[in-house]
Amino acid sequence: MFDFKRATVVQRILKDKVSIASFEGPVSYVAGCDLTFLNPFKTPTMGIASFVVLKYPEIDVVEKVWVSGKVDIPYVPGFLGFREIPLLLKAYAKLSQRPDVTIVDGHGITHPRGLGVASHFGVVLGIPTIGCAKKPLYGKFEIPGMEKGDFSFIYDDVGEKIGVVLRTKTGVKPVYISPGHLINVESALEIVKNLVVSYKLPEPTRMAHNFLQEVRKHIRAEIKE
DNA sequence: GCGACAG
DNA sequence: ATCTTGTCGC
Repeated sequence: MFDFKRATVVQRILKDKVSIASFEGPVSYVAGCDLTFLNPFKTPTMGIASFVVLKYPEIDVVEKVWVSGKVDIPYVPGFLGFREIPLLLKAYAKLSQRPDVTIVDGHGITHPRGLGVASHFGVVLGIPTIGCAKKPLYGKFEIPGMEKGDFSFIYDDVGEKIGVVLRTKTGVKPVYISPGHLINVESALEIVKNLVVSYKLPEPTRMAHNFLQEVRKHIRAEIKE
């Protein structure tokens, strides 16, 4: 079984490698990634990962890839990276067009030890990443206004600004954005805002998710007959 | 000791 | 995160 005690040590080491700085250079391609499981409650189980690369800021699809494989680490809050990163790396390796920034489904530094899946993934590859989660995990914040565009910042226990709660759609639950690696809160917020169209989730994340539903449907059809 | 806890 | 239809509200 997986040793979460040692995993904590690994997280503390990797956390020191996370770089938070304003994003420099042009952003021409942005990617979104996601994972789905045949049975998320069983371990091991089969997982499927996807990456969708979009032209920025046009939001035109450039490339979509997916891979499947065995996932043998269970989901435990605070250790999502160890469960999802192996497949994410496998999928990322199939990309022809490397993104300038990658949005990961989960938290970045808004994590108990400052190393959510987005930061973990970013450090492993040494690439810029942004965490975009659907539920809070760590940090203090005020509930933002109900209109699309309303937001409030997330702070850690020493008052450091580590993320932002953004209402991406009027009257709908907000998303939690934070730097993963090689970016800061302001740049992360700016990029995500430009990728939100008319749904709760930014397009890269949404498309990576929808693409997986399609793939999983086809895979299960093959397994039967 | 108790509650909270991304996907 | 998965399995699933209808239904209520803007």
